[in-house]
Amino acid sequence: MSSIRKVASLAGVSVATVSRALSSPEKVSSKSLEKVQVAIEQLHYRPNMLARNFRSARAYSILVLIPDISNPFFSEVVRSIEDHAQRRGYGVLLGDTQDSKTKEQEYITMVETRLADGVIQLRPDSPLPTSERDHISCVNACGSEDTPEPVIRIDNVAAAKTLVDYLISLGHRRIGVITGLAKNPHTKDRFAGYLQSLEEAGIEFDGSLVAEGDFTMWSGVNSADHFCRMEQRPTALFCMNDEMALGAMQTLKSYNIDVPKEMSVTGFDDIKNAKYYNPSLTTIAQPAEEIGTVAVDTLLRIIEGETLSETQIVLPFEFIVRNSTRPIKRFV
Amino acid sequence: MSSIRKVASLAGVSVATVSRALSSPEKVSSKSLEKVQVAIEQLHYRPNMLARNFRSARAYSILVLIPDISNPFFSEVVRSIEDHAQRRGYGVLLGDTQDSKTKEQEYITMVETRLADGVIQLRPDSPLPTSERDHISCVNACGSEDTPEPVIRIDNVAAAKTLVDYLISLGHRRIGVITGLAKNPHTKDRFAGYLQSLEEAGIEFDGSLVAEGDFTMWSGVNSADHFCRMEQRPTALFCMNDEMALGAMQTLKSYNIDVPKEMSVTGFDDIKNAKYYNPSLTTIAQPAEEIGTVAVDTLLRIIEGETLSETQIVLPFEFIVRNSTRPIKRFV
DNA sequence: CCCCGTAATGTAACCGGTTACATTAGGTTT
DNA sequence: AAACCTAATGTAACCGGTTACATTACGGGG
Repeated sequence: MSSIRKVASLAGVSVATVSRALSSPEKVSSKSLEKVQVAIEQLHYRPNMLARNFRSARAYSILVLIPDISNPFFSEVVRSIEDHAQRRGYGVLLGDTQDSKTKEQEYITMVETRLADGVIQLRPDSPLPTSERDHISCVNACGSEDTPEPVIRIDNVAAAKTLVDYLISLGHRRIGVITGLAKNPHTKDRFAGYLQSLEEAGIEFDGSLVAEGDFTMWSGVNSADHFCRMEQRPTALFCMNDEMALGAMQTLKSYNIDVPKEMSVTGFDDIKNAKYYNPSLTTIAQPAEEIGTVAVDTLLRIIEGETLSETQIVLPFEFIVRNSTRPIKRFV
Repeated sequence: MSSIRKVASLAGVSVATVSRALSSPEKVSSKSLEKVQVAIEQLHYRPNMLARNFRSARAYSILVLIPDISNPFFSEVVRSIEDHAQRRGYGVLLGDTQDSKTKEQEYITMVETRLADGVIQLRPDSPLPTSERDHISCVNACGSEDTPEPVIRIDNVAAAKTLVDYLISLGHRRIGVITGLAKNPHTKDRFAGYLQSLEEAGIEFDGSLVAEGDFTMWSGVNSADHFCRMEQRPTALFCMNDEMALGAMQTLKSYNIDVPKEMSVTGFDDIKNAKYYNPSLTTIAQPAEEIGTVAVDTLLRIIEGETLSETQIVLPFEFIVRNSTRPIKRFV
């Protein structure tokens, strides 16, 4: 294996010169630079980044904790994180946690032991025990208002309210909702938006119109069943993410309930394929790309030791009307 | 920052003893072990893995190259890889390449510079220039017969043939096919299976029944259009992955063509949600989980310097009949 | 031609583990 | 009690970069 010392001796310069030639060439005379280049070429030298990282006490990598990488929304955010981290000179270590706090803890040891410089958490909750908060650089992407770490997110309450407001504006008054797990902060926020909207419109809340899902397509399939069996079905369904909305639409189809003619359905996230389904999904678009880049930038600032002036970064969402929603069918 | 020397001095033993207490405790007397434990506890010591990795000239991480992480099949494989690598003491560095060879090259420098010990490539083609083949540990998961690296895969030709055989057994003779990109080895293999099946059944190949997609849902939506506009439509559609099959079904729906009554549709991969769609997809299940674990095991064997006796590991696929296929409607 | 300031280069310590090798402790055999 | 063996421990070199600091080279002004 060719080391920097071999390069130095072949080039007839010191190791310091070689090191500088690589990391700050402006400090090296063009003559030396030339010699070093040639030697590197000849030896096929590649610097050992393990040594560099060790010396500089930086792993140049960030750990991304994802509840479930096969969730399409998360995978879009991860893609953006990875892309941007790469650009900034950092690698991305993947940590699929299956929503388990225990697994999160295991991954956290990677940053305790210096294998990663910081963490981006995608579950809307802190991965760190309070004792660790000060030592470990962490940001929460797609988190909620209550996460103790700096968070990059949208206003989930407002977004949910926007959707439900729209459904109400179409004349719907019995609006079913398929939630995520009750304890999930996103569920709480989006549910709050739902309630706000109903209240403003003077519609009484009806507990039978709530079904708990878990953000998977299967849970959408399943929860929709509840609504289909009802005597008096809702005329619209607010699903707390796109996957569940798609699942729900499959169930409606099996009951021969036409979307949007007989029931409107809305999603949340605007996953990549939401527009290709038939009917295409009315939904809230989260800026997945931007969430990823901002999360990386923010984390790196923390890693650099900067103290942030603002720890809640709220990005704008977009309300996208497609074909899964329609004014209520009037009984003439 | 507490180092191993601090621990040693607090515990009243040498650094070697501390090091051994951590990595091979059986070599240390229980008395020393005890003292070391206490000292570690007191100092909140965490070994610096950058130092360990540097010294042992191992990054204990593997690089996974993925053409597109938001492809559900890939994300399942990656999940399995990550999970298993973790179990074996390795981290996973993510490399989303957007199908670009240039980006692949960039990532490969991570293993040249020792940031990763090896590569798992998910694009069915080599990421390495021939000059690098010998230096870099690499396996190809979901590759094809022609990849120069050891490959973990299914028999794509046979799998495709199984599907088309089945369609033919249902009476279909005009079977459209939505392919992946023409240059993709999977496309070639699955197309070969399609042709074999037709030939065996004595059905003449009809070039107008082929539409080229690119494995995205959108391309399925798009390609299906071609078939819907035909004078004499095919009665079945063989799509080279599930995403395109789902896309195609959306288009068929917009043409009011019922699946499976008027047209049968098959996918490939058996992505997680394939069973929840309505109709649920008849498809080939690739053993994503096993592909991941075997890929990791194989790569680690290569990294350990073992020479493999068999470089083509062909795993069994499963043929799954669901509701998107049905015997052809006879003209009575 | 000398002096001096800046640019370029070199020397060697350092990062925090691991581990080869030397040394010591402790127990058993004769 | 001496001789001997094994287990446990300690010492210090080593991995391959980076960088503080010392030294040298070079060019312009006097």
